[in-house]
Amino acid sequence: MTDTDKTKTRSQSIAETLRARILRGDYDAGERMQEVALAEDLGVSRTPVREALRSLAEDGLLEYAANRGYRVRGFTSRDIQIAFRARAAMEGLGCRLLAERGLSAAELEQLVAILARGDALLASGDYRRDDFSDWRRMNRDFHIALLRMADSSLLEKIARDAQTIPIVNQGAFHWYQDQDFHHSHYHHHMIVDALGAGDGERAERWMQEHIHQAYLVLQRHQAQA
Amino acid sequence: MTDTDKTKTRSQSIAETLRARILRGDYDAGERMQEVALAEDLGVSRTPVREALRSLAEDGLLEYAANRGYRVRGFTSRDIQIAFRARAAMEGLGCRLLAERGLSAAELEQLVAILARGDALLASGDYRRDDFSDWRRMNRDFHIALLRMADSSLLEKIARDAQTIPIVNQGAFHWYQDQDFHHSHYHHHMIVDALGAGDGERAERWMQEHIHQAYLVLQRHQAQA
DNA sequence: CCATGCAAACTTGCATACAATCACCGGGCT
DNA sequence: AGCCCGGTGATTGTATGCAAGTTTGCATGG
Repeated sequence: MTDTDKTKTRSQSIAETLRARILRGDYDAGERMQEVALAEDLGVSRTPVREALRSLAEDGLLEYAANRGYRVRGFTSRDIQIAFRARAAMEGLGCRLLAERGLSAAELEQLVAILARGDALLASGDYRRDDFSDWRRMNRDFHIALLRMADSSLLEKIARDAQTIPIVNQGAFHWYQDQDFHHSHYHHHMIVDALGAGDGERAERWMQEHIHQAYLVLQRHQAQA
Repeated sequence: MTDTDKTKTRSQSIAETLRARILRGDYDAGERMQEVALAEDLGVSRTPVREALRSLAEDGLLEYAANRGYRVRGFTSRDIQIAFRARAAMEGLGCRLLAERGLSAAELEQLVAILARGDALLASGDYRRDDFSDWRRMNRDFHIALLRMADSSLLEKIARDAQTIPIVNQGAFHWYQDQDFHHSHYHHHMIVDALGAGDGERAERWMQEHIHQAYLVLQRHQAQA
């Protein structure tokens, strides 16, 4: 291991490494994750690998059977549908709670700044650059900022759980058409608008719709394929 | 360890034991959970204890800091409120999905049987017996049956997460008044009715209301105290 | 040819030893 | 006195060996 550690333990580093690999699709669904092989691959002993595997299983990325070890989970289209709906419900709830308690000027400003980043990307057309990496970052920052502001570890955890499925997580921007990007960012604007007005119901509705549309894009693509 | 095992590993047994203890309130919030002490207490080595602690932390019951170990988490009233709302959203979503796909006759029958158990407990007044244990069991069976039928590991996991907070989990039946029990079971009936009719929106609404009312009871109690 | 039983190889589960890190405390310096 | 510093005990992190369970493959008998 080339030591990417900071103050983390090896268990944690390994868990991150493996999580990234799985979400990136490096392993096939159902493939066994064996302790010794991974330990050798990563250059550590079995102990931290074991602990990492346990974490990932707890996250729902791996399946576990006593004395039989871990396998990478596969996901059905129904799993994906439910994950999107769960995520919509949770992030929607987060927006509602946030609007109910009201945002500080600084918080609103932070969100507006992210909106501006999105506006700029759309205006310049740069959102397509580099595998959508700028757009992806902007989008992630937006959703994470909201979750952070909601300030509930439970909500954050649940929203994260709902993203343990690769596609639900990354946002399949490859399938997006130009207008999808514009619509998506329009939703962001509406959400911030509702939050600024303290309208919880509207903020929730827009967030739910926002995430639902991401699901629709995915569906559209799969219908074509 | 007095061997409550079946085919489970010690790690799993220990995790269950500790989870039960924490939910029962055997440990104070913020109390340290030290590996050696627990290992001696349970009569095993540190290894399975470590693994159990990691699981519980992943569940949100414990807080973890690298090289500093685990502490039992404390919950604010806001945490509790959010947990109830999250649970309402998730179990509500489960009901909606269930209604959308439709229930088999056998499934409906299973639910009706649970309803009958509740009816009998209410009619006889036995629901108060033995610290509400029969009622508690009936209630748990109802909610678990629905979640199981929704057949989504994600949903089940999330609903479970939303119950890692003691009060949200057990149902604080101590504070229930007679009419609260009747109302609660009335909700169960309405939910099954909507499910039978395939009305997802109504099933979702009743489930959300059902869980919200449990929260209201809790609030009422805390206002008095 | 297929089914069954058994044994060897392999994998995971747990215990123990050792290393790394942290928290606490007392002494010396400013 | 207050603060920095290093030592020391306690606690967690990791490595490794062995036990227990599972899988695989082959031999045997139907």
